Amino acid sequence: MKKSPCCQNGSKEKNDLEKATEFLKILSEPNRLKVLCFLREKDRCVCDIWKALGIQQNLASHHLKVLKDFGLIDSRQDKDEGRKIIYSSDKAAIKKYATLLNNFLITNL
Amino acid sequence: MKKSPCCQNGSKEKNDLEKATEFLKILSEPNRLKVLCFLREKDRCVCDIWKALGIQQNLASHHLKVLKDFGLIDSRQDKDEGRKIIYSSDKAAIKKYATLLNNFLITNL
DNA sequence: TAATTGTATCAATGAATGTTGATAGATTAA
DNA sequence: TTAATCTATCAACATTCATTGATACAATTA
Repeated sequence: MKKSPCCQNGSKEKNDLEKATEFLKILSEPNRLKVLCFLREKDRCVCDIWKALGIQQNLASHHLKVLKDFGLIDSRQDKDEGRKIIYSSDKAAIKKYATLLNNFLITNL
Repeated sequence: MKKSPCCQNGSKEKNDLEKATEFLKILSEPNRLKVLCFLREKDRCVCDIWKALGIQQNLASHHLKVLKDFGLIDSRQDKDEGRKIIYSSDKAAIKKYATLLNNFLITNL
């Protein structure tokens, strides 16, 4: 049987399906999807995020790190209040991965 | 602070964000995403699926059950070979959930 | 009938990871 | 300086869940 492009798993480099899977895994955690959606509205500091989500500060930091390491959000130091770290969503990256996913779900192969 | 629509979690009924999260969780398993993509090409019996994916038969059955319970695929008995169960993707359902997800990722709130 | 094929279910296991508490570091205010 | 605020890190715990082996059930074939 001819091998479907959906089922190839031999190549060393990450193929699109693996990238899509990682993206899905990152966002399948409720708090992370909330964070991403929350940041799409506007940039926020950590304390705004964990209070809005009703979770602990350290837990928010953890999820933010996961999102940032994957490249879906960025962070910077607040210019006025240097203690605060401002997080922002990387809309281009999000769109890139969302499009990649849609290729597997909607778009014709 | 006014509560963001991203962070509401009080209502009993499942809101869109919860539905999107479930959808993401279902697909964040590599074999399940492969199955869904594989079934988009054409309807297949279980034995075609587990052989193409290189996984055990019972594991394929398990993942198919998860996908079916969530409503992303359907199943029917093969008309010619009654032993076989043919699975098919529910393209409308997939599109519905993909659109729902895009509302959180891409579309303006 | 008995044997084979195709599929589903069950219990057990192991790995991954979300969550918590404690704590450290950096910045600002008193 | 001292205290308070904001964020990140670490270890430990708890839970979820993918995977495996065994087995049961249904349909077909010999």
